[in-house]
Amino acid sequence: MDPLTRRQAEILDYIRRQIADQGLPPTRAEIVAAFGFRSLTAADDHLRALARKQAIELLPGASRGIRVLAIEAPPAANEGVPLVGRVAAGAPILAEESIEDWYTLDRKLFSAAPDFLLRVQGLSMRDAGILPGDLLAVQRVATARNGEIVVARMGDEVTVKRFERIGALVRLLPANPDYAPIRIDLAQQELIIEGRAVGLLRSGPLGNTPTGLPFAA
Amino acid sequence: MDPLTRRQAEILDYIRRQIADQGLPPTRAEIVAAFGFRSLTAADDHLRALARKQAIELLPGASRGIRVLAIEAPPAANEGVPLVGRVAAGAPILAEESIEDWYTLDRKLFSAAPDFLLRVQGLSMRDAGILPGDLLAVQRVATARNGEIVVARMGDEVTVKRFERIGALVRLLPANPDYAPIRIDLAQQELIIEGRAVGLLRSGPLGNTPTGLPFAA
DNA sequence: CTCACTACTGTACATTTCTACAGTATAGAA
DNA sequence: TTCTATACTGTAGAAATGTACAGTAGTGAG
Repeated sequence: MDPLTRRQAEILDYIRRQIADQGLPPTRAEIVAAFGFRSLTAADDHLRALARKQAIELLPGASRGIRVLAIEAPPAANEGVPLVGRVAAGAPILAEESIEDWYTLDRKLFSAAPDFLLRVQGLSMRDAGILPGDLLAVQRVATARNGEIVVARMGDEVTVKRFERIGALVRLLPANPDYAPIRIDLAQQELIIEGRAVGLLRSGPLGNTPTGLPFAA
Repeated sequence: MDPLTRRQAEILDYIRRQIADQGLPPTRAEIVAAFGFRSLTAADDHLRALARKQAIELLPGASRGIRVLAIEAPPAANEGVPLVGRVAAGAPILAEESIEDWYTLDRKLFSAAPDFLLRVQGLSMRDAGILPGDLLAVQRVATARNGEIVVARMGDEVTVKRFERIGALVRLLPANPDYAPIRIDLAQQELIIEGRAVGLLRSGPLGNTPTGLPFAA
């Protein structure tokens, strides 16, 4: 989307507010009234500019035929946290296409405000009580401290492990004896810390062990 | 809201779909086209009926001036859920003095709406990924099905276990070999099911094993 | 300088849209 | 039975709305 001018952004914002408040996009006349213009064409010009810049779509002939296309990250006011499902290879972890849903979470729930939720895959953190299908609440941090459970990325793979660093040697420790620790020499390999775990959410009826919960008994 | 006729419900549904799909409420003419009417008044009559029954609001003079009022499942109606800490002996589980806090939870998070949160104590459900300090989201139900994880009460003690019933014999199974199953003969002992687990919340920085998380490694 | 874009005023007109009025037919309640 | 509500057809007019055309001014790029 081309950058909007200040005035165009104001118009777009007004359109958004109208849709949210009134349930209807505005007419040209309503825009004129709201901004104190004295000519319908002023409003129409702005709409055409916004349409040309792909911020809105104009439906020819239809009254109030304005469709807002530009979406900023969190759906308005909704202080939501995105749920990241499968992370696409090569894409940033918060790429729009990997966001499955948005959740509103009570801030009191977590010690630190999470930036996103990640759906856990695999059993490697089983003994830390982190099971497949769980939603891990993750706070974006660039560096981790020893002992923290982190979301790390090596190449295209995103993994959840306990972080341990001694000098330039990082070990990503699973919490399951069936899995082997991952060793990374920072001098040779790149390791991106996507964030650290600050909470966990598990949904659905517990207890039916559909994912094959491990019972030691 | 007065009950809608079948036809009125169809019209209302069409209006909803138009708003969702097109971003705009329909005009009378569009309703006429969608339903194959041959007169504008047919659409207008339906709108007036819907407005009279409080299903929609009509904005006089405004094109597409239809506002849908009837809301079925309140989309993100976050109701508060109490957190139950230590349950007082003899008191009902939701007694005011045992409620530590209230949390607003996104309804989408859980398959069934939880009625309260219970702070987990002890390691007896460790291998089901339920650890001390976790908040168990519980739906109040009087009866449980085999395999479900339930909150049960025997006398003054509240416990979280997997439920299994064969005839009059109930077994409350821990998920930890260090703990023994509890056997109850319903003919002799009373067992109160306080609810079933529908989700889990874990807060605080994970990984520092402050609660002595069990590592099999 | 010219050119393209922004940001407006002002006028005009065709279409879209709402709304009122006059009917027809059916069904259930009082 | 009468009354009221539903569910439509058909017509007409007024108001709301979109859209085209003709301008004025300012700004920044080339």
